[in-house]
Amino acid sequence: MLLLLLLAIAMWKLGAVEERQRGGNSSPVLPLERGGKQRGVRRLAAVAKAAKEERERDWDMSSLLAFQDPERRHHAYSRKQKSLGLLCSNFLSLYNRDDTESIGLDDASNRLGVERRRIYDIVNVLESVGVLARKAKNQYTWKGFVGVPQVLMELKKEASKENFLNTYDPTNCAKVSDDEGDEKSINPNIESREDKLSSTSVISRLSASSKTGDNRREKSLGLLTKNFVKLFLCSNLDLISLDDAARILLGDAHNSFQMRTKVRRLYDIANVLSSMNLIEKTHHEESRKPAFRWLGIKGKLENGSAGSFNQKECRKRVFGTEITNTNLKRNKVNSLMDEKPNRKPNIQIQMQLNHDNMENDMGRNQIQQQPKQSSKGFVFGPFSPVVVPKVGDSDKSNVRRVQDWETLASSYRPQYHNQALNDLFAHYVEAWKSWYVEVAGKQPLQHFS
DNA sequence: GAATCCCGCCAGGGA
DNA sequence: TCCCTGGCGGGATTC
Repeated sequence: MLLLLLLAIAMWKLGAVEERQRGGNSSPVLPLERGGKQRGVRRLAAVAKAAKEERERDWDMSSLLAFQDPERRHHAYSRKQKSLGLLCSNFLSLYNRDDTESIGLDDASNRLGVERRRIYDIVNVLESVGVLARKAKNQYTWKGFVGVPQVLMELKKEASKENFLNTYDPTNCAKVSDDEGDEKSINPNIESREDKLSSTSVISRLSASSKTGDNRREKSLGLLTKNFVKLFLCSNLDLISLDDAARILLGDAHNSFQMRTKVRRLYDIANVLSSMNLIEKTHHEESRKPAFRWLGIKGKLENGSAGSFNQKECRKRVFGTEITNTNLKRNKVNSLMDEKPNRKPNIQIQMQLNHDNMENDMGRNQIQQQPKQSSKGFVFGPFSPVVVPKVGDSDKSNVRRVQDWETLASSYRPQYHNQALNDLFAHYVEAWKSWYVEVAGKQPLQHFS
């Protein structure tokens, strides 16, 4: 089974490698227009789309999974394949290395196969936590994760200076907002919820500067990210839901439209922060409502031990297997990867940001490095809540899955244009056949060529 | 049906 | 005028 999985992954990678070898020449450059203007961004998107379609014709895990599930055979698209978190993970994998100095947005969008707009979202969040710094138009300086603790410390100090941790006063609950003109009281309907937050006492002024600046800037994703992070840093709350965060940051729960927009942005931010492993998505124990928890390696080791890191690492997608975000469903990946527990953990970001002793933690913050890894490597993810496979998952389903794999292996053979890749694939096939005969004790599959 | 969040329109602003 | 930037919300997808 493991070998089969490796085989599938190898084939998946081969498809991506070959695609890159084919290069952009074969990809049509479509002159898309908007407002009468031809946009390079659209061209890039078109190129990425064309490349994606070509790859999907050849081979990818989506088609593999679709094959497993007849209902999905003609429904391979999954929005999760294109999530901002996944894209951010790829972005970090791409640039999180020693020799990265500056990052061009065009280069990033090109290499990641996404339109520039998406890159803006990511760099804005990364810049807010100190991973990047803007150098010039279209250019960012890579600072890496070593600067993150310092930035977080500054955010915490800044929040303290701004009286971010004021004791909650229902009669004077100025919002934490980064919007202007909305300084109304917190909705009484959510007061009980805010009471829960009273230990955080976040209902205060977040930033004087955020109220005086230009409106557009005040609503920027970068500032919202900082405020969102401050919520975690300055509260004792274990979990914060995006609704709560939006209410606090917006301060006007009556305006459902603003709430909706704010929550949308918070989803974007949370996805990026999740992929950096700064927060993780989970649920309130009582309400089962989705919420986010601030992470630190210490907490993770205490909770899930190193095993959880391995598990997480197993779910981490390897960058370079593709140029776009077309990928398999994350949940499916998880379940598949869970069966392959021995991958070595990547380097982990050691930032325990316990709210009470953050300064001490900052002093201790170090980057643990593992051999065979990039010196700046970190574990990114998770991209979704940890899915714990049910103990005693029926053997029946396992058998069926194996049968599906076998059916797939015997009936599907991707064709690679590159002869070397074809040969390499043949090598994997031979390995599989060998294992199949020797280990599984079965007759060779007839359809294998 | 609610939650999630991708996608791209379009306005602001700088070169 | 062009192009970079990014706020914003429709609506598709997932839960």
